[in-house]
Amino acid sequence: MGLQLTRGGEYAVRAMTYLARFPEGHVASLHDIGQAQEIPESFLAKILQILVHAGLAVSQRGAHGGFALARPAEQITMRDVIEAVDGPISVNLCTLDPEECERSGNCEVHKAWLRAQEQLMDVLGGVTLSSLAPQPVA
Amino acid sequence: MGLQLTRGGEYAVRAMTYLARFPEGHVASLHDIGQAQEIPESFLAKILQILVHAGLAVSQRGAHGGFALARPAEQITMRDVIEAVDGPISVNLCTLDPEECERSGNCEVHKAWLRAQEQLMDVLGGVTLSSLAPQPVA
DNA sequence: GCCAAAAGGACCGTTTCACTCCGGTCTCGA
DNA sequence: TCGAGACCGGAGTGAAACGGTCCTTTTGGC
Repeated sequence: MGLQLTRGGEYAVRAMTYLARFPEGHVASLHDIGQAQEIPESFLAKILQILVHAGLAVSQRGAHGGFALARPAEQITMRDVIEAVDGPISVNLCTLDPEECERSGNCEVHKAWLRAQEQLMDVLGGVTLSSLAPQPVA
Repeated sequence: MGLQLTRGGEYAVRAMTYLARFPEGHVASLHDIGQAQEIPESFLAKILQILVHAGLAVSQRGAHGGFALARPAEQITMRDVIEAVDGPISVNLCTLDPEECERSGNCEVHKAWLRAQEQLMDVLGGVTLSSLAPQPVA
């Protein structure tokens, strides 16, 4: 089934949304996040690594360590998170690799792909983590 | 890389767009389509089967047989073609399987997925094969 | 009856997905 | 200082999907 985001992407959004519920700077452990969001912890560990490397989350090592958002929740979008984990959003190869589409002349199709892709990116880029986490929790 | 359509889906759109260039009822052989659109013929055969079964194309067997659109090109959209080949468009599991999302309470996320998905379907559902094949060929 | 062409199914190598595991490193607190 | 708790990071893995190929059978026109 094409056109679907990976489990990793979905988990990343859930995890980040969870972090957005806390006051800024609060860290939550891998274990807590995994429990709360029902995500396999060993897999979640991997995803959080990616988010940290992408600069969307920060980590605190050692006892009482954990993860937190790297910036305020209003400044992180679903698109940011998904692209970090699943790579750039491109509905078709030819919208990613510029030289892929040139040969086959009928690139009305290409334009259609681009439009679809931009719509998708706009929607996802317009949704911030803060809009996803309604009631903050102490 | 998530959120990307399969090769099969891309080929299907190209093949159908090619068929849309001909006057209604004209049949083109597998070989012709494959050559014109640079699609591996043995793979294309499989895809055309699917399109025929889905009622989007019709086939003519025997000598001088081939494939044609099942209805006028104005009445077939990219969405039709993609869904036939790649399955229903669902950006996330939880937008397809109704019982997947109920448990994890924070389903603001779910709404966001739905919006993204609808945008995508609208764009693809609004593009007909006739709009993709500018100059018809005799 | 012959040949061109679709129908349909078996098969197959590679890649990706969705995880798991484990040794290492860091840090706090007792 | 020492150890428990937590992240770091990379290797490994089973299953499934992807992207095809190949071969036999059936159909239909000439």
